[in-house]
Amino acid sequence: MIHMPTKLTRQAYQRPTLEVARDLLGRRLVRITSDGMRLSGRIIEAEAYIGVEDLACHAKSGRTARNQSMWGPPGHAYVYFTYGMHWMLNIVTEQAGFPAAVLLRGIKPEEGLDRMRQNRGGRSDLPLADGPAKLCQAMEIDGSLDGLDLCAPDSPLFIEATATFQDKAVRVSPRIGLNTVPEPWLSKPWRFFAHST
DNA sequence: AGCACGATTAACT
DNA sequence: GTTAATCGTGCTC
Repeated sequence: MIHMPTKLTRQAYQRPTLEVARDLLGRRLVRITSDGMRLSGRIIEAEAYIGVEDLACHAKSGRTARNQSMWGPPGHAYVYFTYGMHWMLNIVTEQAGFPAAVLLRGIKPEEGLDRMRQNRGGRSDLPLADGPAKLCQAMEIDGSLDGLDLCAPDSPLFIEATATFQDKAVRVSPRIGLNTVPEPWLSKPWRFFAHST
């Protein structure tokens, strides 16, 4: 029997969003494609979006058809479409009824590199999954996965409990790409990432 | 009904 | 550093 890390359980997601975001660094995101191929990579960048008061969070406008997954139980996917062309993957956190999630912004690919390369246009000169939309394109994640329960036994998307990164390997910064979001939300240090060197 | 803009990316000067 | 691509969403009229 080959040793495999266990899946993160719902309790891992049902916690304060900042804790979850930090805790996801180093974990392995796994995607089983519709034709049964296993793609995976270690999470190296994540951001927290927390509640209706956070004016960077989609929940700021209340519960809508688009953001309803964020209001549901933790451990589910919130996948949305933006800029007319890109999908973004979030993991829902906290208790059901409280809208919050962690945006996955980057992974270090481990399994299925050839397939991911193919998904990214077959080019060797473009990075594979170092941005939220690139990650989704590489791992074949789109709106059909919105609302998916990552904790379900047969889920085609889940996170394995590989070791988290040590504190000395983790950096924090304001969130990326918020543009017109006002303070104090614009500067909240809610982005966590593994630093190089 | 119209409009401004987006939790981005790749290409270009 | 700047900008086009491309369209769903939420807000205003």
